[in-house]
Amino acid sequence: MITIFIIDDHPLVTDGIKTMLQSENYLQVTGTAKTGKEALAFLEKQPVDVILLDISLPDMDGLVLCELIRTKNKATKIIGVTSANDAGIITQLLHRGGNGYLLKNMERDELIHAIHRVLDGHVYLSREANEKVLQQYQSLNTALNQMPVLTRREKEILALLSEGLTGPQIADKLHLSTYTVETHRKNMLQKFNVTSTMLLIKVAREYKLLN
Amino acid sequence: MITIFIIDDHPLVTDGIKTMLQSENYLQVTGTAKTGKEALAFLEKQPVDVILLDISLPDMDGLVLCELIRTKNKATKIIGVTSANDAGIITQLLHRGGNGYLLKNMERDELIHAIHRVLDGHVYLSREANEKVLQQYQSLNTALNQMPVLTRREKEILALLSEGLTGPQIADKLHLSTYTVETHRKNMLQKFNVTSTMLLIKVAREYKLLN
DNA sequence: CCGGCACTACCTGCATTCAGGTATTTTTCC
DNA sequence: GGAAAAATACCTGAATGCAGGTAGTGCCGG
Repeated sequence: MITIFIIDDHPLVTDGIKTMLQSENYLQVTGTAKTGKEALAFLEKQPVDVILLDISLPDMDGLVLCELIRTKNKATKIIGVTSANDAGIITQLLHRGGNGYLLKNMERDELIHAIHRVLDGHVYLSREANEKVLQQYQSLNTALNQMPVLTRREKEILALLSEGLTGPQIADKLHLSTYTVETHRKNMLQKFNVTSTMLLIKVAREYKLLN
Repeated sequence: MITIFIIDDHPLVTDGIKTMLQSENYLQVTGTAKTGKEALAFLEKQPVDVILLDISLPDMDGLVLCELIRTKNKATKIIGVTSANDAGIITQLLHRGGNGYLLKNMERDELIHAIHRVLDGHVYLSREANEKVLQQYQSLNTALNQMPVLTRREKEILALLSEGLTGPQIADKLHLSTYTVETHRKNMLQKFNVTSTMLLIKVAREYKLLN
């Protein structure tokens, strides 16, 4: 028995996936959620084997949600499902702990095959997605390989900086010393090899670490 | 008995709609199509009461298809179904003979309600679509009304600031005094009513004055 | 021909950021 | 339990940015 959880704000899609999975009686959809919040609440109590995650959700970025789920539950396999076929999203998803990527125009067989693949420890990308990735991989991989790894705190501060808050304002908001905030900022400047916050935000945006 | 035809290249969506309609036994899905060509071929032989039409199709523009179907069959009601809520699409759809517009995040009840409404000769627009359209128009208007007017030089400096250049660097590049650059920057801060270059860039981006 | 606008330039004082550190505590992971 | 990573905090000096001015030049349109 394989338990499956569906996160999508479209009842249509949820119903469609359920219908597709009905044919295999060892696949059981134990729950669904329309928002990231709902999903986290459910998974807290009742873990599942595979999560089908729509990247575009109303209340939070699906990529962020993927990361959150991954930190909480290391065993669960996460398959991203979107209608867009964007190489950027795919690579990001994988970097944030995703195990697979499907397009919403998938057939029933592909969905079931993907579930088996990720449970076997493989990464499954839809054929179309795969092509896109390979196509753009050469140009992207240099950048992605060099992409600095930011800590939780650093990401938090980066986001606030991008909102236009100053060092002292951030320190106040997070109840930290300005020195601490400056240290984090300084470390990020080093990691990205830039000389100012403006450039930091700019390249972070290019690395798609920011909206 | 109401006959329904679904045009969508996503089996997921087709299945989902079918499932939603199963609850009402007087609603019968007599066929589906993944492409515009398929759809036209089917409808030629076997007209239906209501068509649920995905606007984004692989082989042709859904809006054009709507127009084609309308010319061939005046009695059929056409409801557009998309995931995007774009004002342009809605108005175009109606101009080309569409009778309704639904978002893919609809609930079962809304779908059934929409079918009844269009059969009664009304135009049905999903509440969310309506709201978002109005919302977009409003935000666009307010944005355009309050949008500061920047001079040529200011725009030039704004662009360089957004590239991450510092005041002195810009002064050097444009062969100006740093004082001059700072004056322009200062004037822009006033015009946008912000207190830092970071915020200046942020709101300028929101006003779509920057890439 | 003159008033308004854009562009240029300058000054002062204060705030913030940047570039170098060092150092302690807490968390995470094996 | 101990090492590594992360988070916290501090210091100094120099550079840059911000807020508040003032002021000259040139251009355009009523």
